Amino acid sequence: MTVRIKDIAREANVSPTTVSNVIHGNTKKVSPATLERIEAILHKRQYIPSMGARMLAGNSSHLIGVLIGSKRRQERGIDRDPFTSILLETLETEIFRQGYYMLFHISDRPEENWALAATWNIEGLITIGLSPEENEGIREKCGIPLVTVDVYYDIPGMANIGLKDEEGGYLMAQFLFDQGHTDFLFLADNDTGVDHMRWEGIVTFLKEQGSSEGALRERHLLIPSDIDGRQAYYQKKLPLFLEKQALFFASDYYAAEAVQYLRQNNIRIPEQISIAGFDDNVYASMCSPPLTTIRQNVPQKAAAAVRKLAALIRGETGIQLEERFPVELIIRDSVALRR
Amino acid sequence: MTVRIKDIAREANVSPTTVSNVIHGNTKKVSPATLERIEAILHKRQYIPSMGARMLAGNSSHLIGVLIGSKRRQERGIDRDPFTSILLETLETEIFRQGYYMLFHISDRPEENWALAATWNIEGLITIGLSPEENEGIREKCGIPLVTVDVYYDIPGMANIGLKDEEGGYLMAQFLFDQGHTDFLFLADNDTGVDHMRWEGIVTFLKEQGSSEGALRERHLLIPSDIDGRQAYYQKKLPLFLEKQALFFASDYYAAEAVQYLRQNNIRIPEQISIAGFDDNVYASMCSPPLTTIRQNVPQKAAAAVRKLAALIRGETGIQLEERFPVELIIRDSVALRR
DNA sequence: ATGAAAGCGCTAACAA
DNA sequence: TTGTTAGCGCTTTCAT
Repeated sequence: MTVRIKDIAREANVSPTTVSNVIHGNTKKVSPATLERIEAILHKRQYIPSMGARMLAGNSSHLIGVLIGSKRRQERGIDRDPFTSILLETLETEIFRQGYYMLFHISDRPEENWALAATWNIEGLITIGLSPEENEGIREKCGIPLVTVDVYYDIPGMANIGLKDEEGGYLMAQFLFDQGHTDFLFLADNDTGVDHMRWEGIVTFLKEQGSSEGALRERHLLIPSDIDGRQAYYQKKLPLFLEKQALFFASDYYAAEAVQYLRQNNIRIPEQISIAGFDDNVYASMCSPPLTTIRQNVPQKAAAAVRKLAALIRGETGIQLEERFPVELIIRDSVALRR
Repeated sequence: MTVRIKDIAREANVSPTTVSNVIHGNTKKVSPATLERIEAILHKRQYIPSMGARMLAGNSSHLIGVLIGSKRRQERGIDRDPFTSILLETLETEIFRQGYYMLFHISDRPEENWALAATWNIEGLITIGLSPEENEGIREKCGIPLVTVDVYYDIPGMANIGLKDEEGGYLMAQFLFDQGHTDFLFLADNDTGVDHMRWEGIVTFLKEQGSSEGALRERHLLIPSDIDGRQAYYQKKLPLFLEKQALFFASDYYAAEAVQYLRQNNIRIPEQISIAGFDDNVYASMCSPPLTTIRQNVPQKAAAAVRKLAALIRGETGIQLEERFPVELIIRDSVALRR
């Protein structure tokens, strides 16, 4: 078996309590001599705590749960999204740095999520890709700090890390306008959450330009969330695209996919149709031509989510619940100056 | 507080032991009447076990650790690889299905990894992106079942899930040959592990065609593992590339990146240079032109890794330690028939 | 078929 | 400054 506090105590001729105090840095209660002695033995014997016992006794698990919803992502065919990859890695790195461990679960079943939290005595939760309702349900059931990512909602008291999506929409609308694309279309597979806010940014800009409500609505295209549906949709809309000459997609993934489709149909990008994306992920840089897009810093969001959660767990007061990071316009080659 | 076994026992007028037996399906020791009664109460009260107590008492944590190394991936700039994303998601799904929970950690420090395993009483480990030595160290220290992914090594008794990399190399070599590209080059950023085996497959084919050792060596190009280095390298090698007319990259990522680079230099793909990749991930399909590549089924590998680990944990005998899944040649548009 | 009791390793309240 | 003690919730002999 591994070495326990009891073993260390015996070897140091002290009580388990003292050893425990040393381990937890309650150093004011321990004389320098014993402190040093115990630390030496701890190190020599390579003491490793048993989280099982810690959880039982102290009621603190040092576990942070990362919950991600899968349904919508799979539907959209973006389950290979590099977003998740980089997000998870940054989350774990930061969680560990903060002294916690990461329990990871994918599910669309709320019961599963809160059962997990209870089973493991989880101290805080980070959720990605869950709806506001699901988040609210989990928070009520679990009663532990919860930080969401990329959610917009009205529920008071819920912490969220996000992006200035609206500003992103605004920036790109402005840029497209400056390039002469006053007629650009916006394409997204839904009109809620971040995609809605990106659209709102566009609306703000266009209204400043004197656009009417009716004209606005015609610019907003809801594309199917399955790949075959999208192909068919693009086929149907091709004449419209060629007329408007500029498409602003709510994500790089959709933008890159569209570029692919259009090129296969011998449309020249950006000469015939300009394309813009959102995210600035690997799809944007790998695309031919590379995408003009709105950059978001995913690691920054992930690290912020963990830090906010840790602060919440520590019970710090005066924490700003909502945090939205800035975005940046990245100009590459997929948008042409309209002649 | 949440409901405990003791509470259920009291309500059912039985002892905690009996409740525990019911929970674990030790049903032969329980009369049908009490069984039913207890199950009803369990359900009604929404009993959720405390893993802390379980770990302490029963010494079984139901935890599977997923360890990934980060160093090499970051160096190569493939830390946004969709591979990790899809792999992690499939791993978690399968781990949960098998009745385990997933503890996730990223690290290049072996001590950290085995401390994690000991701290959490982890029952089995899946590692990705660690060297054979690191894996061996972890296995020795932890003494628990370990399944690696995509590792080649000589250490007996280590379980691994991989791919028929050699066959992949062979298949693509054969295809390129058939298309008239008898002079194709192979490009990878190392000559160990999977990349080495892919090269070995090429070697096997070329030897069948009567190629000499010397000629073989000249086909194998080691590219820098940082992006700037690669750019400079491609610049330097451009004349060679144009002469050979066909490049087979060890991964879709590098292939797609090269396509990008070459097109920016006004090289037509595949007319002037044919490009082949390996993996068939999103880079291959998003590339313009879409890549001819070797397909691997990542979810299949992930699920197999978990199942093998679960079998090892259960102590099943006669388990095949090494499992390598087949690959498939996917023909798209990035390889032209050589005139 | 059911129960009593010991103990897993640790923490924290309380004593000394 | 240090030690004693009583659990935390569960499993597991061993009785009954």
